[in-house]
Amino acid sequence: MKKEMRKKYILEYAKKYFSSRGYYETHIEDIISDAKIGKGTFYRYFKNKEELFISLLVEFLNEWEDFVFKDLLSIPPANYREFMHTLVFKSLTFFRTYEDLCNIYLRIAPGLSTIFGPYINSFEDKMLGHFKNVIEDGRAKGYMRDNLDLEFCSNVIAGAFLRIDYYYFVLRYKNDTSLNVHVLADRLIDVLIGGLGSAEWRSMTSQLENSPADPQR
Amino acid sequence: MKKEMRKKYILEYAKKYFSSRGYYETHIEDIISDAKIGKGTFYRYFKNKEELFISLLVEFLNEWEDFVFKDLLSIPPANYREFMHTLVFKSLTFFRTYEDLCNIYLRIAPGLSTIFGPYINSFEDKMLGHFKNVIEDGRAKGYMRDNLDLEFCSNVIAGAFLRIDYYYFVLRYKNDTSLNVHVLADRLIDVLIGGLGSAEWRSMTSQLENSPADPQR
Amino acid sequence: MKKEMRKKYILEYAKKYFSSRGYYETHIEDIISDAKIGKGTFYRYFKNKEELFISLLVEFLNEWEDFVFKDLLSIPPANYREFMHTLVFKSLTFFRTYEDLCNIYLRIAPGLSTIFGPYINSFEDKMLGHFKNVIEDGRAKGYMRDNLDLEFCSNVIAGAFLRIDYYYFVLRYKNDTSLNVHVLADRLIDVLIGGLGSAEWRSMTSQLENSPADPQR
Amino acid sequence: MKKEMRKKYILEYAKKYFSSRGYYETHIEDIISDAKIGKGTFYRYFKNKEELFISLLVEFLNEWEDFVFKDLLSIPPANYREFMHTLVFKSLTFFRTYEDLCNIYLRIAPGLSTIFGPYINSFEDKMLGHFKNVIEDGRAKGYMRDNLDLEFCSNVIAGAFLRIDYYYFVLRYKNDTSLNVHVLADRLIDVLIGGLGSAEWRSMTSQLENSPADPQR
DNA sequence: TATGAATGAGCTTTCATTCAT
DNA sequence: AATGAATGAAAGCTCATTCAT
Repeated sequence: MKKEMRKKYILEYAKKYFSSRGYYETHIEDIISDAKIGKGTFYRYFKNKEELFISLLVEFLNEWEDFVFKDLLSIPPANYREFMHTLVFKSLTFFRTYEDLCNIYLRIAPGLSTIFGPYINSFEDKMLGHFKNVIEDGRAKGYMRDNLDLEFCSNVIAGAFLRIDYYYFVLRYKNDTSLNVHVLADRLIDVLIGGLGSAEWRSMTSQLENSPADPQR
Repeated sequence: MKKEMRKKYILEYAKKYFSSRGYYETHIEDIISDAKIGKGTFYRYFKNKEELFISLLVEFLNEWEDFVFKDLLSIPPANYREFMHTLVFKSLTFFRTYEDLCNIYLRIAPGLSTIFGPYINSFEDKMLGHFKNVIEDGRAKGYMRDNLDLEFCSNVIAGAFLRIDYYYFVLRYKNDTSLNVHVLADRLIDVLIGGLGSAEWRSMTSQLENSPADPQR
Repeated sequence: MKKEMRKKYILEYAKKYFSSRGYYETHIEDIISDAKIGKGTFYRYFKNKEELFISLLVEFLNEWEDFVFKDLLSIPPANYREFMHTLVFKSLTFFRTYEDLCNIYLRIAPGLSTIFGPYINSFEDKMLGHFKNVIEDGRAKGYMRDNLDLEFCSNVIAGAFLRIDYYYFVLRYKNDTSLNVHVLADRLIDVLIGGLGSAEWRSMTSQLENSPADPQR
Repeated sequence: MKKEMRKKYILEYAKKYFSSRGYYETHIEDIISDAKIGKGTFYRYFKNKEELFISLLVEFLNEWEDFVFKDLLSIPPANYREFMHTLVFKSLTFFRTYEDLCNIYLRIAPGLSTIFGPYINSFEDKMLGHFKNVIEDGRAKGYMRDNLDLEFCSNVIAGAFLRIDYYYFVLRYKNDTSLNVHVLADRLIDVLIGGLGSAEWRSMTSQLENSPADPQR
């Protein structure tokens, strides 16, 4: 259907501009001129600039859940370690793959809270919810320390994730093409196990401690 | 000196608006009408809106280094644990005390990278530099695992810190007045020791694991 | 084409205002309110006030060369006297016909040299160039004294022209509707022949001296 | 008297700025900062910017009459030729000596007619009046053709004068330091005699025609 | 008397949105 | 359905002038 294609087109260019320039420095003019459509046409697809931006926030949300959790939850990994690895790896890959969308969500949108606050909160809640489930699940299986505050820990995980994303994929990525997502994933798991894992699990993986930080996969 | 007072006044209101509304949704008109000064007066103190915003970024930078590191570096704590606790506690207290300034720096400014990028980067570099020093110092003294990548770990610390700040002081603070910074600090240290600490140090503090997560201080 | 019409419309009102009020005392507001268009519409047609003004300077330049020299050079008059008369008559008629444009060029623009200098200079050069050609041509044909400095004389001609224009069409015209351009042209030629003409040519026209200064045409 | 000195100072700097930048591009700030006085002080000496500008127009008028006509009228030259030469020479010297003042009067003020019109007109009238007198006097003594319109001729003289001034002293002067005012004066007289002088006078000076245009003085 | 901080009317310009074609 | 010309509210900023010190 041609109409849908056109909308996708608009979203594509909007993404590019919002990500690189921010909300207010992106003008409808920029987008429609790249998308080669008229100004009036744009307003047939989106009520206004806000709605366009919100579409991208929603897209981010959907893509994220899809990419990171869809398979992970429907086809559960063999064991918790595998689960953790998949989660971490998929998350980092997502950040790298959907660079613009993540940029918009993580860097651009938070500064616009008055209008877009609800959408940010929605992602926050979902993300933390998923992390809480992961921790609870891990706890039930004895992999996670049970003396830790659930909300606090899910925030630590979120912080680590988002920061790694921001640093390696937003700020530095362009300068360091040697970056290997697997390496980052392993490092992150290593630290998370140390920080949140039970003594039992830690000991199971303690050989890591004296081996190179970036083990072969 | 009265002149300085007036400038402070403007900065105070600007802080409030930028923090709550963002850069573009804050209008000079808002600030001067709250500060009860004329439009021309504002422009006696600041060349333009950009310079006003930069003033706040610089203020953040200075206050942050002052608040968190000045005493910490000139009057070194008795031991490494004490040092870590002071660092974590001061950082969290800073976020709570300079709420608006932090908001501007962490939420508002990153979405405006074109113009303000250099200031953001400057903070990034300083913050990571400090964390790297902390890790290296801890490593030299045997408290920190030495198989971890320095840059990576400093980012994990930064992420955890900033996230905790964002979650507890920006998003949720208003709803949860019972929040105790000491409690958060202890939880954070606990996790950091687990994630980054050496086996030796972890065992020294392992009793924590089976005690309540929020120990009395 | 309607678009061109609209632009002409704006230029028409701009001309009126710039001519009567000067550059800084003419406000975009004045023009658009007379032209009954929106503020944004104005800026669709002109980048800014400066560009609008420059458009008028360019219009003056083009119209002037067209009006005074186009036919004069492509259809050369039968003899030098005829040529001189046509030149003088056309020039004075131009000043009278394009009153506002001339006003802008001769009275308004010179006081704004910083920005518009190049356009003024361009006209200066062209005008003097044409006058120089006229003098050289006249010299070659024996009508002009050959002991006179070319640059100096072209400036005398320019001065006389521009002054007559300024005085009769800008300052006094409104009070003296009886003004006849032919009369002025004849007077001017008379003086120019006397001042710049060769003895030979002067004697040819010496009968003028004892006849009424304003001969019937 | 110190007060008068101060006023002179202000006028001096105002002259410099108005002449080089025009009325609207000259700011009170510029002047007082150069004159090293406070803003309030300025307004003790001049009611407002307009009055300051008018002061300069008046100064021009006074200086001009003084410089060019005072001696000329009170100590009449021996003969008419001498008189003409003195008039032309003094006028050109005046333009060169009072460069800024002339610039203001001839280039800046005319574009501001709404406000300053009366002052411009006043100079116009005086200048033309003087030239008319010169012509009438010359006519009475048989030096001037009597078939010429007085008003027209005085304007031709004015035009030639002002143009020569504008061209040689405003536009080109800086590039041509070899300019000799005597040379210009002689050339101008030569042309004026030719254009306006009686046959009798012309023949008296006809030897000039075949001699170099710039005779030794 | 001299100052310069304070003022605000008023300017140019932008850009999301509308609507006639 | 698609267009892009037209719109005008609203922004940032300037600078002549005032007035408390």
